[in-house]
Order: sequence, then structure tokens, then C-alpha cells
Amino acid sequence: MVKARKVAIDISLVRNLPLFRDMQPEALTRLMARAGAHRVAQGETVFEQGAQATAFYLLLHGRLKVTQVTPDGQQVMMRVVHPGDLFGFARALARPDYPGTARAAVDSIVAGWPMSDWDTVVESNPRLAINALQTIGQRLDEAHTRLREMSTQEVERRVAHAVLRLAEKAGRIEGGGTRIDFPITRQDIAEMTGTTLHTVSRLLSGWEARGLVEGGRQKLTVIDAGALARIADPAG
Amino acid sequence: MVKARKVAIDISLVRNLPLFRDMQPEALTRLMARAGAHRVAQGETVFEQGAQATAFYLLLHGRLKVTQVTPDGQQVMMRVVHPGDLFGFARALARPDYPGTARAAVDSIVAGWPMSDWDTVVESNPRLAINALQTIGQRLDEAHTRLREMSTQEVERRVAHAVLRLAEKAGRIEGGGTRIDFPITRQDIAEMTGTTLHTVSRLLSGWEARGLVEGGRQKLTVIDAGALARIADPAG
DNA sequence: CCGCTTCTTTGCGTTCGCTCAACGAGCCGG
DNA sequence: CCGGCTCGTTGAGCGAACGCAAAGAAGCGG
Repeated sequence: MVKARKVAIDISLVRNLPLFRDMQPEALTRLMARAGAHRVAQGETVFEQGAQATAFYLLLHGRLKVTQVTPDGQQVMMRVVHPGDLFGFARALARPDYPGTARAAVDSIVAGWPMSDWDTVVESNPRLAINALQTIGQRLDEAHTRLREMSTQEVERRVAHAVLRLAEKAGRIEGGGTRIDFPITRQDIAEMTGTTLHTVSRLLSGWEARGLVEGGRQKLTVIDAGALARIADPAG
Repeated sequence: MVKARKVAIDISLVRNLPLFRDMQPEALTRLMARAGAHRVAQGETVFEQGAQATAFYLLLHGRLKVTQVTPDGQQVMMRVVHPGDLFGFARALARPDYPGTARAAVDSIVAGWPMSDWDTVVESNPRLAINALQTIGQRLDEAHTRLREMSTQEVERRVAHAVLRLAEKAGRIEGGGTRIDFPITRQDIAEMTGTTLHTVSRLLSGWEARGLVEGGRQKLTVIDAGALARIADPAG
């Protein structure tokens, strides 16, 4: 990651984020003034699993993949960070280190604060505390959703759900469908759904033959979201 | 659940909880004064999935199981609530309803606050906000751990992990082992690990034959935690 | 333009864990 | 004390998904 540069971050970029809702404009200005802007080139990391947590971040532009590696070397993708998301606030979880690795899927820009700012920032911005609580709460909700899926659904449904979520969170209209707007491999999707790239490849091939999606090297376009949704949720 | 009774809750019961660490004693006293104490008999619920979230709670005594039911009727156990745990703070997650059902595994006592207190309580107790953030953070960490396990480990390892966690969180020394201190069925364990009661039963039978655990109707005692840990983590 | 690397596809055999089924055992209420 | 309910055990068969293997694309760098 490129060294921090104290750049004035345009408040208008962030004032509408849920995280900063109902905050005093002056407080927000003060907060952003303490942040450093960093550029992260595709493939580079913002922080790595196990490293001491020295800063927390807000993604301003781009897309990150956060992965964890198990003791026996298997990789799991915990989440995709989208613009406007807070990430790497390990200290808020009372952890001394980062639990995962954040790697830029495309060239990205992040705002970073020294971790030591966290407590004072939260204590002097009670509104931010409540919003941060909601943000983590939503994260928890997502994790529970994935747990529920992993516990009860077969692989095809899980992959369908994952693809639909990606299309919703990171979709860009393109021709006849919704293209996932950053490079993503079958391996990535496998790591998000707890399966193997082989199974994902087979499923996507099958769907492509039926005209539900269009694949390609590191890319994926959803053509028939309705049909996918029916695979993800046969009942509703 | 028995109707709330405004009972003075002994501060000494809660002052040492991580959630209330570094809080002013007066603030804590004020906070607890607003709480109502409820008794919940075994098998009764504190709240049910989908019900409007009108209150948030702290478990003072006993043990709760929090489950979610999927649209197609499958049940998943999201967590066990232990004494000292905050639960049911759906509003903090910006949710209008409870995402799961909290049912008493044994006769329990909970402290409850009207949900409308949440924002004011957090805003006037910044220290509590930080602690609550950490509490949810740990919850998120646990969820991620389970996701990692579900993604990469076979059933036997997952069940071993779950049993060890239960023994640690809710174990009581008894004779030659550590007895899990509340009634738990094979079905429960299956719902915690994403498998079926049949598989759990087979595994526990196998372990019992090897002298690692002792089973029984709604009970489970860990005899050889070391051997179980080796099943859970063959490497380390 | 060529060679290498990374990503993807596809076939085949295997297996883990599920489903179905039946029975056994503990506990409670009448 | 007996009947019924819930919980637990165990067997047999099956199938979804994995592991292994090999060969094709697509992109990148020299």
C-alpha cells in the first residue's frame, strides 16, 4: 500500500454514508481531517492477517476482498468490501491484530485513521458509536445468513445466493444483464460458499447453458436474475 | 415469560461484566434501575423470531438457546446465551424485529430494558457504547469462526469444536470430567454444527466407546478434552 | 509473436454424510 | 404400574459433492 498522504478528503463524498448519518458537519469535518488517503493498486493488500492492527479504514473507491487462511492453509473469503464500508477496525473488537487480509480486487482508494483514534473518536461522537454499532450489527446479520445457508442449503442454492448478492452489491448494467463489476474467479466464489472451484465451474457452466448467466475469465454476468432467484429460493 | 417486576438488581452481580467495564458506578446504578427483572421458566421464550423488538436483555442467571427457523422450516441454533451476555438488542442492528427465538434451556432470570432506552443509554454512556461494540465484535468473531469451520472442516471436527466450546463456556466439573451444565440434545448439537442428529449420535457413540465423552439423555460429559482437541485440530 | 502462468472446463471414481427406517431407552403423567 | 412421548441408537442404501487428473482458453511479459 502506498504511504499515507494527508489529503483533504471531500466531505461530500462521505456525508451521505449511513455510518455518518445524523453527525454534526463540523464533527465529520474534524474526523475526516485526521484521516490519511491511501491508494491501493490491484492485487496489493491494505493489511495482512495476523499483522498488528495499527489503523482502521473506510473504502472510498474500488473493491476489496477480505480473506482468512485457516491453520491448515485453506482460504476462506469472509467478505467483499464495497465503497462506503468501514473495515479493519479490529481494535473495536478488542483484538490486537487483523483477523484477515484485505486485498484490492481493483485499484482502490481508502481513508485510514490510526487505531489509537478509535476510542476518542467514538467517545466524542456518540452518534458515530450508534452508527458503527449498526454497521457491525449488519455485518453480524450477514454472517448469520451465511451460517444459515451453510447449515441448511445444498451447494447450488448457496452459490446462487452468493452470485445474486454480488450482482446486487457490485452489479453494473451491461447489455442484456448485470455484470459483476470487479474481477472474480470461480475460486473466489467457492471460497465464499464453502465449496470447490470445480463444483462452482460445473454449476456456472450448467447455468450458462440454460441462459441464466454468462461467464468468462474472471468475469460473470447475470442474465436471468429471476431464474437464479428461483434456484436460490425454490419456495418463495 | 413472567411479567416484568421492577426489582432492584444487585449491582455487584453485574459490575464485573466486561460489558460494564470502566463505567461510572453511578451511571451503572442509574442504568440498572431502569431495568425490569423477569423470570423465565425452562422451555419458555423471552422473545420469538419475527416479533416486534420492544426490549433488549441481559442474562443474569440460567441459560438460553437462540434459534432461527429458515423459510422452509429448518431450525438452526445461532448461539447459547450464558450469564452476563447481552441479547436481543435487535434495534442496535437497526432491525424492527427479533431475528431469532430465545428459549430458556433451564429456569433463568433476565434483566430487560425497553428498546427505546437503547439510543439514550448509549449516547449518555460512551464507555458502554465502546464495550457494546466489543461485545458485538466478539459475536461477529464467533460467527466468522463457525463460518470458517463450516467451509473447511468435515463434520467430526466441527462437532468436536462445538462440544469443546460448550464445555468451556458451560462446563461444570463432575466426577472424572466436565459436564455441560444444561440440557442439550443431539438435535441441538446438530443444529449448531450444520449436520443431522443421526450423524451426531453416531459420532458421540464412537467417542463414548473410546472413552472421550459420556453421553446420556439430554446430557453430555467431556472426559478426555485433550483427545477431543486432537480431533478438532489434528495439526496443532 | 511466443511461452508461461493463471484460470477454467470436464471426466471419472470415491466417499462422507444424508435419508429412510426401525428399534430401544428414559422419563412423565395418569 | 402402565402407556405414551420424547430422545437416542443403529443399520442399510444412496447421492451430492469432493479429489484427482488432464487438457483447453485467456491473458501477460519478454
